[in-house]
Amino acid sequence: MADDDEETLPETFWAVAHQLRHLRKETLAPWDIAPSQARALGVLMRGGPMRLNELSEHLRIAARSTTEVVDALQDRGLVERRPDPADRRATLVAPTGEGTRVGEAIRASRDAEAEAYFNILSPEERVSLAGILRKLRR
Amino acid sequence: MADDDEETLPETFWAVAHQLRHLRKETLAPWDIAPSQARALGVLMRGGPMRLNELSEHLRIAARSTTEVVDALQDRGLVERRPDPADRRATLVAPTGEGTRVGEAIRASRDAEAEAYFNILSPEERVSLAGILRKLRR
DNA sequence: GAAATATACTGAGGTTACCTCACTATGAGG
DNA sequence: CCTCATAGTGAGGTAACCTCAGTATATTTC
Repeated sequence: MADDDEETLPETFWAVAHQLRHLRKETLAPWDIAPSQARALGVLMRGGPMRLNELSEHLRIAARSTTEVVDALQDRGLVERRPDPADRRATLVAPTGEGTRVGEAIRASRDAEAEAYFNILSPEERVSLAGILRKLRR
Repeated sequence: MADDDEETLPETFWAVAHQLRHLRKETLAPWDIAPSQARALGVLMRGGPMRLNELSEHLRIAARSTTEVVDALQDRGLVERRPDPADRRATLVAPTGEGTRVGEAIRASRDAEAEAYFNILSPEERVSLAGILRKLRR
């Protein structure tokens, strides 16, 4: 594999993303929860109960896709749907007690995961990386 | 709710990766070629003709998945399979003339894409990012 | 205050990029 | 030869997305 040094920036980026994806999948194994679901749960824990559409925006995916993620989380008893008193078209999605507990456990484990993965970087590099990514992200 | 600034490093990373994925998809639109196929073609252009298994390793995916990608590229006439003279079990995969032309056009366009996307960073930041990513990638 | 228009969610159905498992053909070592 | 490993592929599956059309409700406009 003597081709690794000719990689473009996006390619290297992609390779790292790929690794990170695998890692996350492993990290989530104990809870038998898909990455997309864990991500949604995380957003709900930070943002509190919100409408499905709002959740979609945070996740940056189509509303229809959010429906599916929420379905799965609901089947597992981690979130619940309830009517939005302010708009009868809308559905509020909120973590259940169990959801909150699982969400917190996942967050802890995810922090450990990040620690493990990024700790081959020096503290300065980490700060630098975080800053650069945030800039790219806009 | 102040949500975006509480992101963990992997989360920000993921957000950027997501953007990059969309961007790449758009960049590839003129050739009507899937990202996975473009990626494989890129490897073949850098590494020259190689066995399917070898290609799998470069792409870091299962051999069976590589079969599919190669099938698709072959259907489009961008690569060809030929027997490996050294081992009759093996198949060599090589870009066709057309494949080479398309591959080069894609590379050019991809470079432009990267330029556009990463040029909100200062040159130092870019160098720094590249270095950090390469370190993470191992 | 009815009609037109917009918005919130979901059913149906599709795509991409992966995966595992089992099979065939071939190669390599004893 | 016989066994065991390796190269590729058929069959079938999954996760995480998508669009398009439809229903229910809200909002605007005349």
